[in-house]
Amino acid sequence: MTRPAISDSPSPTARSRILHSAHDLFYREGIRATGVDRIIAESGVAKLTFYRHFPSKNDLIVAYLEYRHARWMGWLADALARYGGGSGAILPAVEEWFRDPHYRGCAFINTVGELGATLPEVVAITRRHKDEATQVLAAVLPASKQRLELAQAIAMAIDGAIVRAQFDHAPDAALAALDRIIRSLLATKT
Amino acid sequence: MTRPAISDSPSPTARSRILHSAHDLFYREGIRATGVDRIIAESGVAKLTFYRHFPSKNDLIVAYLEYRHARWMGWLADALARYGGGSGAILPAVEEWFRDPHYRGCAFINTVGELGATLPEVVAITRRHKDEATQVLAAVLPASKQRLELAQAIAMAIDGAIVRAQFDHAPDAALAALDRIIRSLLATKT
DNA sequence: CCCATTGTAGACAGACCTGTCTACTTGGGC
DNA sequence: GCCCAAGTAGACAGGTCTGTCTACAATGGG
Repeated sequence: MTRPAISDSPSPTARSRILHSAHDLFYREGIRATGVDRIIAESGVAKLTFYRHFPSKNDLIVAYLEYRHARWMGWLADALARYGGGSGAILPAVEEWFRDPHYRGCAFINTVGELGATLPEVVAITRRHKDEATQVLAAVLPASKQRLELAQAIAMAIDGAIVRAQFDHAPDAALAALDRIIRSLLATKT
Repeated sequence: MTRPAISDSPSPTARSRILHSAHDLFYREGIRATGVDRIIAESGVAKLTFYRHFPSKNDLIVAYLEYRHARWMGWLADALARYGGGSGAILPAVEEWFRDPHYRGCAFINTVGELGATLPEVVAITRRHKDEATQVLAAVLPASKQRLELAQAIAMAIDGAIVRAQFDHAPDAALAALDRIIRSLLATKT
């Protein structure tokens, strides 16, 4: 994120309150469905304050994605470590995410789908996000010449699972298919 | 779709012109970004005519997805046949789609991501769409007890490739990863 | 001590959104 | 010949959106 993590608890700064509400609403309801007035009300901030920090809604959208990126990457690293840190940690980590009651897919995929090329930064940030996630995944795979390609395939399969888990009743089918793909990839000698 | 396919060429009925414009705009720009006024102007129809056919925008969204489903499934069956009809037809068919200059991802994934649970029919239609696509894919796989599970995994990997191809500059990386996954799955004895 | 920074409350402009309504035209079946 | 279904053009209502602006309060560093 943009701020030093200190001084976050007692009275969070206006900017962080705005960002927090924006994250909540943008992720839950979508970008265009969420008006800035709503974010302003939810974060208990004045309109002028809002526009001082984020001169336009687009600036807030970009900040939202950067905030999300930092939070999510932190979660991923933590979850992979908690589940043992090897390639076997991937599936339980993903499952933990999918079973979160607030789960509504990948913020980046959703935003690209909604805004498309309207806001080019969105595409750039998304690409960067997926690249970094792929590298974190690569780090838990057994070392080999093909490690990066393998991680790319696994990351892409996870993207598939992400969207499936978003419209299926339960994430089980997506998780089973993902498990099959990962096992198969790791077992295949190329 | 809803109408007999006859009487489509000379002067397309108002309904089909609306649906055509809606498909164009919804897919290209997104649902909420597209006002009905714009669809009405583009399809050269009167406002009252529009609202006679689609009493609310939500009705049009549902009709759009059904229209898209019929068109896309037709294309898929055709493309798989054109590329030989076996499991080797999957990758070139997907590539053909990704390289379409108007490609902007999966209409269903994008719509679910944008509208979420706001319009429950969207989720139901999407699930149906993916199920039917999976079955068409299963039909080109070698017969085996595991055929359906295999098709589910491949369909999910394709979903991953769909979103990757949506924000990458070129679809090549997504296609390479998809190729790797499909080969690996088909080679693995379970 | 003073003034820049950051904050609050809320009215307002102007655009755009969905959906309704009036008034008129046209063409095919009974 | 007549009438109804389906079409056209476009004004209008009521709501929501982004972004601007006025007026005022607290606070801390030079």
